[in-house]
Amino acid sequence: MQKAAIERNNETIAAQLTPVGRETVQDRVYSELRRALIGGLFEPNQVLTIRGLADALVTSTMPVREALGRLITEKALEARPNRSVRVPPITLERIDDLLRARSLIEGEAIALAATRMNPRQIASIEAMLGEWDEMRALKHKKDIDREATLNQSFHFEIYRCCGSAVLIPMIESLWLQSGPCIRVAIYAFSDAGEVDTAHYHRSIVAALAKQDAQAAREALVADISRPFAFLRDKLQSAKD
Amino acid sequence: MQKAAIERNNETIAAQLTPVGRETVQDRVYSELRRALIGGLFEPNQVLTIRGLADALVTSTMPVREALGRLITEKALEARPNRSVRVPPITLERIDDLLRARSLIEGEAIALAATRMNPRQIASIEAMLGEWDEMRALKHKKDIDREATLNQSFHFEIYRCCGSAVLIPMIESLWLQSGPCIRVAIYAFSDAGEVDTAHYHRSIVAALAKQDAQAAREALVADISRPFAFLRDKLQSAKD
DNA sequence: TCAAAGCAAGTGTGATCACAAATCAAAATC
DNA sequence: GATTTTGATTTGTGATCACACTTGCTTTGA
Repeated sequence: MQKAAIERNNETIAAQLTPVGRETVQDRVYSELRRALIGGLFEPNQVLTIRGLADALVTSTMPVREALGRLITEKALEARPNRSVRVPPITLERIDDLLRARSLIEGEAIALAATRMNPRQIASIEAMLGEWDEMRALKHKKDIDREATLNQSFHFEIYRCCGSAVLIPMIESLWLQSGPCIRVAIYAFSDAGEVDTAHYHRSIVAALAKQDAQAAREALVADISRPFAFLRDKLQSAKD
Repeated sequence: MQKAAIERNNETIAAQLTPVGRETVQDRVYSELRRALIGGLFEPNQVLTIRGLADALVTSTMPVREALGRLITEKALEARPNRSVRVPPITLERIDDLLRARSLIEGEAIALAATRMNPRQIASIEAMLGEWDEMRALKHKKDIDREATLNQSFHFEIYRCCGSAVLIPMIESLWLQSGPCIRVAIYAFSDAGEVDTAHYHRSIVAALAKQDAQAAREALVADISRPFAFLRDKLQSAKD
């Protein structure tokens, strides 16, 4: 029988090749806009136009309008009555609202993860801690983008261990919504002097290593509260 | 000065007219699909085609594809690698996952609402209780759709009082995801004999009236757990 | 001089078309 | 007779066009 032989041959070929996938243009546009939003590349209140983004991304309007629609349903962008779309503005209420939701859901996710992470996964997280120190060592040039990316990887690496296919997309949605706010806070941070993010991350890792769900939750809440509290004070004083 | 007079005239005209709004076709399609999904009109695993829905809704493919895209990002629908879209299948893990997320977030929402509802709002909720009894009185024809709608109104009337613009969309997303599952359970309920939903709702209202956040949370979790637990048993036994 | 009307450029929405990929059934091959 | 191949139909994706609405500026009229 040749059948089994052919099958085997195909499998060996498949093992050699890296899947190229079949990502649509729309998906790429969507991912790119997500990245920009989480990274805070767009400012609150900034209005986005379909044709403008299409030009910037070198595609037609079709994939962009679809991506924008998706981001609007996630509340990452806001559809105004004029039918224009903008990055949602920052308000005090919104900041508190986002922080509460993030504490609740990300707290639950990390509590679940604490009881489920295996030593290998913990080691992986710990390694990221080292990477952080390394970056900090050569801090002649503080690279905010790299910091943000590393921070994101650290958190989601943990969340992925919670084993919930429902919670994780909600957390992504929350990051998407708080991205523009956070970036504002981070910039303010840099000006106001360094704050040791690594310290907070270390206490998170310590709690996870001990499988202490409650401690992990508290350490996480402390970590994510920081930029929000900072931003809150900044807005509060700006109002006076 | 005529200006004030004209202004006044315009205002009286405005008071007489009901705003016609400017809802797009896309929005209508999206709402309709949402309604169908939450109401469980689509079965798990059912595949949906753009052209098929466009024909059914008597529009072109354009608004439908945009609405489908939005529902996919909310995880209300699932994009398969074939690029076809289907209603997500029910699995044991997914049921537990959805129930946990709903308990967490809706529980938080009702706890917030408990401390914020004013007597007028409580009275409004209580009135819905009466409506429920009324429906139950003439139960010669059990109207599952009406029951589902009333149940939805009851819950969201409460959640709206939580004062969080972030939590409510997340809850809507969760209802969207659990809609197809729930409907399956509700049908099974009807066959397995009536369960007194009104009883659960009454204890929720009682807790809210006392502004007892913890009791409200527990009563709510008991309420939403019921169909999930039922469905869980059903799936579990079907597996054997 | 200033507010209101008019005009032009820009923008979102929906329809239609072209194309590639998937699906399914019939036909051909072993 | 079972499996593969082929071909027709269906389906999603992206591009383009037409239309309506918004916006900002100019022009007009008091």
